[in-house]
Amino acid sequence: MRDIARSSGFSISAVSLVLNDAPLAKYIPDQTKKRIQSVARKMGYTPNHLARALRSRRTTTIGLMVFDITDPFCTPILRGVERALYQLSHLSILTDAQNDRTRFERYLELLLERRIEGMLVIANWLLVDINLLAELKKQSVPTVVIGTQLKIDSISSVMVDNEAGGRIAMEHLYSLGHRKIAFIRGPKVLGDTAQRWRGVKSFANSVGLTVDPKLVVDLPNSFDPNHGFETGARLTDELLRRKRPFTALMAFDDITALGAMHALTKASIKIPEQCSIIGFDDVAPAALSIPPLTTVRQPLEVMGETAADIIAGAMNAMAERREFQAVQIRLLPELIVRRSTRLPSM
Amino acid sequence: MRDIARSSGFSISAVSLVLNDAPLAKYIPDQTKKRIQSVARKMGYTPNHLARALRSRRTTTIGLMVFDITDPFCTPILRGVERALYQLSHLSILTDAQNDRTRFERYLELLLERRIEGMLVIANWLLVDINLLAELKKQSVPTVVIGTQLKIDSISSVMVDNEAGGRIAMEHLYSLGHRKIAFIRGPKVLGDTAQRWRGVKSFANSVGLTVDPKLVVDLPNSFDPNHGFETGARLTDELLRRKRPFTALMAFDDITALGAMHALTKASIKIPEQCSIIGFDDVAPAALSIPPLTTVRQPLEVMGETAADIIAGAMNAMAERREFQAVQIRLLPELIVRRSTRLPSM
DNA sequence: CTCCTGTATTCAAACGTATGAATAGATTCA
DNA sequence: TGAATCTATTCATACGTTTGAATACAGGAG
Repeated sequence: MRDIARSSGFSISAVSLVLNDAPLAKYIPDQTKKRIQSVARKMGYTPNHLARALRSRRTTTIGLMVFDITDPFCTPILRGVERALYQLSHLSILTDAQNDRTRFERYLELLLERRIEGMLVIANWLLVDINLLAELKKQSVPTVVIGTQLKIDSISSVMVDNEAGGRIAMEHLYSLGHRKIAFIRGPKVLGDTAQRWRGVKSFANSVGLTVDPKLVVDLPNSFDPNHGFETGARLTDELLRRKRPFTALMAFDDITALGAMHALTKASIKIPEQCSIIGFDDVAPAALSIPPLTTVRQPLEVMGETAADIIAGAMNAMAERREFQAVQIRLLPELIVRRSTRLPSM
Repeated sequence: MRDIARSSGFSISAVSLVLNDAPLAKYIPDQTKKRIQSVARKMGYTPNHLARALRSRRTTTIGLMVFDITDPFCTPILRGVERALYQLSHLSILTDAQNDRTRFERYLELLLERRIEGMLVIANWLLVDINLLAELKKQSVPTVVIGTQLKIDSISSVMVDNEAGGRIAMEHLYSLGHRKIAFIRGPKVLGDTAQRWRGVKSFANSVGLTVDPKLVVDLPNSFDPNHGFETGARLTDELLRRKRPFTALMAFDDITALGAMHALTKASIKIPEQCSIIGFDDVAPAALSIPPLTTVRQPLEVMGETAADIIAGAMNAMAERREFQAVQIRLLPELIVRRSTRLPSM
């Protein structure tokens, strides 16, 4: 900027005013503006965001903490976030906690040093811990948690309406004619599990269907999301061993469902002819399985966009010293019917 | 820092020296150090990275440009990058070009404003364009391209040895006893395609096998990686229509292979009993298919780590005004045998 | 001919840190 | 005893911006 000033014959202030067209720039005649702009362009000027942020106390940067970048659940959310942020010319620093507390804390420290204006965390239940977010509150950087619910509601969150999801899945199977339905529920510690189950039960009650407890198994609390496939297969084996016939299986998530498909196929049970399967999430591999998996879609991309918009709003609020009210958003899931479900043959 | 200085009775300089334990800090007695550190801790001091970077001209930040965050090819690379960067306490700004030039350019601009010290781009052939990277050279920020090769070698790159990959895949099928092998090759514009094919041919020649041109189809140049599944299925249909029997199919990548599996299954051809299938990449969904897909694994995570290490080295070189020599790295792929390949039954 | 308002531009001080040079006392050495 | 070296600490400036306050000159109102 100094060079531009020197070379255009105006002061640094003038250059700054023009280049940002600040309010005061309205007094500067067009000719001067043109001159400064053209010199800037000619010299290949790239504003120094560091200096700008330091001075103006706005970094237009948000921290993006992911529990596991490798999880296909994350990426569509990231896509949504990027999309929303792009509009605002904000950038995000991606950190991958890899389901590890220490990493989470360390990254948080680094992000705070960089004076992020807002924080987005894509969490699973392993990572959700209000204590971890305490430092953020203390430094008053607004935070949105995506994909899970906190006990506390002083922190914003965006998630799917799990109860509705459970209901939709159940309704789909029921309306196809299934009455003997097996369930692989989620880990008990996870809030989502209870919510979805509530949806299932509420629909079952409404049509007078009772759920056979022998047809219900749970993912263990120690469940590692990376082993959903194996675990799903194992639990399905167990269900088969119980010798209670079922015509449909509802899994806690898509990967578990794929594991179940694997186990059933191995047991020479044809899908969907002999057993329908429905998953949850609509993660990418769900569409690629054979047969493609019927599932309850979480609007992941929209969730990401929504969260980013909330954060942007909160950031502006902070900058203008307004109060910002945390908000809890529940989005509706959508039934995606593919080929893994059909009428029961018996 | 000012507050710490005031409250501890020392100068800002002293505080700075102690907190960074700079060379000069060796003259400062332990007692003073303890005092300053404890005050800093008590006041909850978080260093301001913006100011630090502005002054020291080192941002310890790298730009990470991805062509499509949604592609399962990207995420293991990101994992590797994060892992390496974590060790160095460097952070990365993630940008998703979404296969769009305009976005790429805009993001590049934003990243340069933020004075990234290095740039990592995970590219596919759609995105690879030296012109896009010209600005980086001009501003002399070191760049590493992951997953594809540039014509120019003044820019570092890390990629898999495609020719070896083609050879390995071919060798696997041949050693199982397959002689009539169908191929879905990649798009012609893509360098990888030719390289892998060279591997295939070189192995075929070495064992005196000739490839039936009727059993070879190509992904179109307009190929959209997001439609690999459908395209793979469609091309397989076409192969079937040609009525040339084949006992194995080698696909350009895993998603295409899954599409092929889909088409074969639909045509009532059993995998692997009637037709073996092998993919390329070993992307996450490959392990989840039924049957799980045999494939040639790209060491994606290692590629990410390698690239990050290269960039870190280059960044240090720049900071110390040393010359940095661009480097081209080829990593060996690995055969992953799952259930989609076996001896031919005929 | 004042005084005011509007236009065009610059001054000067910050933002929070790092660091070469300076200061000053204590110790060592010839 | 004076000079040199070591130890402990501070001064002052720079990094590249933004912005409230100041300056300077016009033209119009009274």
